[in-house]
Amino acid sequence: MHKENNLSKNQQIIFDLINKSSEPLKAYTILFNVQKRGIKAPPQVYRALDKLVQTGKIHKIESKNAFVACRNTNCEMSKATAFSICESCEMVDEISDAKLNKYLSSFNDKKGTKYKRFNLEFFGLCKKCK
Amino acid sequence: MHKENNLSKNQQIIFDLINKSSEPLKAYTILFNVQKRGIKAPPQVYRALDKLVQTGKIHKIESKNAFVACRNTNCEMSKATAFSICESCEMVDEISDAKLNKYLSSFNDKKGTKYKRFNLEFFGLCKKCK
DNA sequence: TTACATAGTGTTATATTATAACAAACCTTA
DNA sequence: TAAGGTTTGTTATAATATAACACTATGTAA
Repeated sequence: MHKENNLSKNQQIIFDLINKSSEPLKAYTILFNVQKRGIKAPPQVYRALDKLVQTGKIHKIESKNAFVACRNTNCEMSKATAFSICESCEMVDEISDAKLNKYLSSFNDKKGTKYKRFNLEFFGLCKKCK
Repeated sequence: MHKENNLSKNQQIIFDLINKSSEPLKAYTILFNVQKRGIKAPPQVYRALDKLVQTGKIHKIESKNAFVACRNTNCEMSKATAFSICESCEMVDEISDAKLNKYLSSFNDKKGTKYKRFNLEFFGLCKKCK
């Protein structure tokens, strides 16, 4: 029996927290929130986050140094990510748009280079803030 | 006579450094390199960087926390930025592709939201590293 | 010219984000 | 059981970024 894609204890604790959050969580916010569950130090958090990002369970919002759960069944390896970010309320939504995804995944630059991975962040005002 | 788009002393020093660099520079690398020119403390660097980013003279590579000079005469306000990033040698190139730019600038998500700004980062291997 | 507003500067201290390094525990599979 | 990988716990510290305050320079408008 080989290893399932199951999460380890710390990974599960941290994934659960991020997954039930409606907004991106920062590493030290996570740390604070899981201390009651025995996770006491930054490396424990960052290690779990790294692993969750690698496996595509969560994504890092680079412009905010914060993490959201993946809402897209297709992006298992975080190869193609796109987000909309509200500049007013800080809300973040993962964009799941097949056409956009296809367009960018097959994008070649002028030198003909293809890429393995991309991350796209859109900024504007969300419906509520408009 | 109204104000030109000229840079202040610190802004100019820091822009010159970034502009002549072939690779993205980090804030503390910049600080180290401009100390001989009288810029001694982080806030001086970050303030100049903020202003240069706002005016589109430089861009921040979010995934690297590093800064590059704008190579694109069109993106004066940093509203539409795209980069190719080599995962091996860390080289960064600004992508200037009118079609891509147009496609993303006019992108609407499923809720019909338009965005003011985007930042796109492609990852892969550059020509040298392939 | 003076006076006001705005932007920029210099400085100290501190907040926030992230990793190094090492030892121990825990699974898996041979 | 032994070997190898991954996860954990821990302390310390590195790297990135901002708060706050006093002061200076510059542009604009009366």
